[in-house]
Amino acid sequence: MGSKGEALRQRIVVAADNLFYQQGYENTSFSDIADVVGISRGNFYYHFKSKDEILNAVIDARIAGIEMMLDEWDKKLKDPRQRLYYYIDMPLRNQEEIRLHGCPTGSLCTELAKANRAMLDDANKMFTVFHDWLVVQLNLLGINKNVKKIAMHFIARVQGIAIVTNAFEDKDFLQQEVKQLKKWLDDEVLKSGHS
Amino acid sequence: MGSKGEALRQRIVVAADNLFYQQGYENTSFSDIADVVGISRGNFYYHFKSKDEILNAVIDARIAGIEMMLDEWDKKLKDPRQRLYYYIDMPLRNQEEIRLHGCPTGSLCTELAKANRAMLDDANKMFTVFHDWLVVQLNLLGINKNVKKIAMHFIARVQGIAIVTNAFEDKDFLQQEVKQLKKWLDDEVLKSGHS
DNA sequence: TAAATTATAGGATGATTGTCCTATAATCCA
DNA sequence: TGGATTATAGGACAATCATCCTATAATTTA
Repeated sequence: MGSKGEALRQRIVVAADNLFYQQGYENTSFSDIADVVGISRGNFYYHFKSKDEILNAVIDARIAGIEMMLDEWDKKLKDPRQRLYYYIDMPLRNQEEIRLHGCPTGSLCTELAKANRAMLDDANKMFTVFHDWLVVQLNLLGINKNVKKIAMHFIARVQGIAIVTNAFEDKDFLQQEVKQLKKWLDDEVLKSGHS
Repeated sequence: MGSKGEALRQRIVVAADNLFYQQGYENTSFSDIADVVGISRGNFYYHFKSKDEILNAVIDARIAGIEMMLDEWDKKLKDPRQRLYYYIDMPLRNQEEIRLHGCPTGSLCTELAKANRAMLDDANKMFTVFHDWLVVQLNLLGINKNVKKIAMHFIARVQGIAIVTNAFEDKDFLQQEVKQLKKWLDDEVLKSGHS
């Protein structure tokens, strides 16, 4: 099968991914993407027949990216507590992007809930990947009660940080909240601690 | 000055407000608004010369609405703790809207950060109104240390709840998180309690 | 090499966008 | 009552949008 076409398809998805993150989905046109990739609109349409189709490809790519990232975390960090710290530090590592564009997952879901509700169920799977991974780490930490709720709470906390950081373009708030969230995790571990 | 024109202007702002909340700002056209109000695009343009102008009017109306709402809360509830509970319960009272469209303030800021960054500083003032009110209530509660940070934390928590509720269309999560946030407030009061 | 398939370009299309213009209708003021 | 202002309608405008079509170019396959 076409290896050259496949490579270009990949480049289109990456460009669309970035543009959707930076400008929003509705606010990004086929021409915008084609311009960034450096191809014609006609060629673009050969690879993606509709805007829904490229949105789907972007979501799939993001989900695959998150899964790969978490696999790497698991390999790099053996201690579940360290892994959760690393998760909490994620907004810190991406400070500047979050200040400018918010959380890629949260902002896309927020937009799709308004502009393309049919795809919301695909988009929120990005959250689910994180959620399921969090559940595993919490279990490894010896926390067995309400693990799903705690994992969801985790996600919501990070989302809140991202929104406020983005709205006020305030990285100081982000830094301080990340510290606080780590303390909250420590407390949570203590509360459920038996060992 | 034109009282009839002023009344229509008001109706336009209300319609635009709702549409921006339900469909997003970028995804709402002049025609959409004109259709809802039942006027022609030409007439619409007589009252608002540009899309930025109506966005500005919507933001101003929202800020005024929030200020009025908080004034009523202050009149209705004399105890600052009760007021803060009432703030926390706000997503609960608007469950269905948040499930469908998220938080009006948060989702607008998220969108404008991508699509119309120049207006982000106007939009985040909606948060500031809540923030300043929260600071007052916390002070009344006898909390004087890091009040601004706590108020901002408050806002971020509610935002996180709204995002996840909206992304998963899950009101159960909202209800459980609201309970938890009240507990957190109680703890915060206890920690700073002197009286 | 020749035929078939895949990939790319670029223009055409009709719908929609924000914006603007002009012609009336309604209202107000003197 | 009559002129001036305010309000409303409806169409014109160029730009942009997602989509589609056709003509080649590149590549693969037989």
